[in-house]
Amino acid sequence: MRVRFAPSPTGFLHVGNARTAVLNFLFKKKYNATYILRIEDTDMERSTKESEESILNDLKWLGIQWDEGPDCGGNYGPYRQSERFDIYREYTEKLLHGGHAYHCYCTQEELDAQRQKAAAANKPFVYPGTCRNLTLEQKKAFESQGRKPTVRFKVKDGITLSINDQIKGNVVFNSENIGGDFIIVRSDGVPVYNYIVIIDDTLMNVTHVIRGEDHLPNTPKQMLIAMALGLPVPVYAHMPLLLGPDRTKLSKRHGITSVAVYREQGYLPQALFNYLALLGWTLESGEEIVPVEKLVAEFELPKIGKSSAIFDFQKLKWMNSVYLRNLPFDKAFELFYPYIEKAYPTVSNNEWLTQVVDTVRGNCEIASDIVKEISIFFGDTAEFEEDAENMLATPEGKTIIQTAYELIHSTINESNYSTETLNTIKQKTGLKGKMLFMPFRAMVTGRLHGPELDKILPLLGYERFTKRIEYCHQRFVK
RNA sequence: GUCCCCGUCGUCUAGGGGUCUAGGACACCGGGUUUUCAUCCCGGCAACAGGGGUUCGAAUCCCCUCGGGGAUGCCA
Repeated sequence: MRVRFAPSPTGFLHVGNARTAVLNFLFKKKYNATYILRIEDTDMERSTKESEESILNDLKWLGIQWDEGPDCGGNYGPYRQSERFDIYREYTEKLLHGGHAYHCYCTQEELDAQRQKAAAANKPFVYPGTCRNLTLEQKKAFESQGRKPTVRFKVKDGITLSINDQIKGNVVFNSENIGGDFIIVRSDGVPVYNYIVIIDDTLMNVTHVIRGEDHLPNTPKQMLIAMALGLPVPVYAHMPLLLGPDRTKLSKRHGITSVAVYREQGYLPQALFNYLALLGWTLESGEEIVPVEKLVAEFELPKIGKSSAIFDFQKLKWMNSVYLRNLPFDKAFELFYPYIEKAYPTVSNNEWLTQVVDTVRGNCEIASDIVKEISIFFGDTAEFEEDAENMLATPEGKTIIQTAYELIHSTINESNYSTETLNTIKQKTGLKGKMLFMPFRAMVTGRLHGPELDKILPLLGYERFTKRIEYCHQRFVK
């Protein structure tokens, strides 16, 4: 069996496409299929080499390995459509000679006008077949005007196209509803996606096409071409689309859609993979955090639900936090360090930092969170969050600040501050539990949330400790 | 407009005629553990889009309505 993932290099890898890549990968693993990576770069204006590279990188980062592709070759290459034009030209000739296609001299302006007219009349636009039976003289006349023809595929009426979709079930189209003869080669000679996918899929011996549902309405066109060319049609599986919280197609305004950005923010590839893989179905056990092998073991195309799914950024984050917490310390540290280095260029990678990261890592959902979590250890005065300020302005808050202030000017010193302060304040004020710890935490870190105070204090150091108390005394008590 | 797909808690889903007073997970709320945060544990909230059939019985099958999405490109 052979599957393929066929991105067009017109931007970063989108999570929706990443999901397609992931499910294809699950399929490959499950059935020991060959995974083909094909670059669909026939949109010459928008395709870039950089996009191609970043897409390949993101796929590798996600843990997806392919067997044939532009970077590693294979027996069915080339794997970029832009390098296969000679092949397509042959087929176009065949179609032209067989009477399945013809040159069309209609201009974009003429077609646009017809489309608008149809829209104004609330009617579907169907290409009327204007150039279907042009005489040689007529063609010459157009060409002498400087018109460059497109190639159109002839769509006969009354053909029933039935797709036995592995996810959607049996889907039936009628050739009348396709919109008439459609363009397969542009006037500049570059063939169009809907035409060459089917050629490449059959030439590359793809047995299962697993792709987004947005391609479902295009499938009958592709089948028509296959029929005209006498090519076999692969098995199809059209996956439901990913939507934003407002139920429209997932886009940037909903949140992060680019895999590269998830990587930059410190998501783990395993977590993204896991989340994407399970969007649309579940294991029998209902488990959510699942290693790839287990996913593969239970994966089956028909198990995927038919309805589109809303991308839940929150759940992804939760999933990532689980993966992050389960990481052994050295792996986690490796992951955190670049963020620390960038935010605090002067900090040195020493035992102190190791301990700081260790105490704080449990509060991180994604790796880049480390910057904020760690920030409580830097600076002579803490940066106060609003709820922490409010806490310190309460009577209990002031009492604790006042008491701490008195202590650092009397019995508390460098050698005993981290072990004695809290208990001494407790004795002196009678405050305990939340009423003791929360204001104290706010005073020392500027936050209401954070790691255990017992661990924070020795790592913070006596000097900063006292400076922060002095500051709070100044600001909230005086 | 036309064609196609879809419709179970806010979200992802389990469910394929009786075992469904509809199960799990995220989120949210409450409680417990932690002298404090987070974790963890326990509990709670919350859904079969609506209407007709078929049937002894319908979340499950059929039809209609409504709602959502996609396509309708010399984009992919």
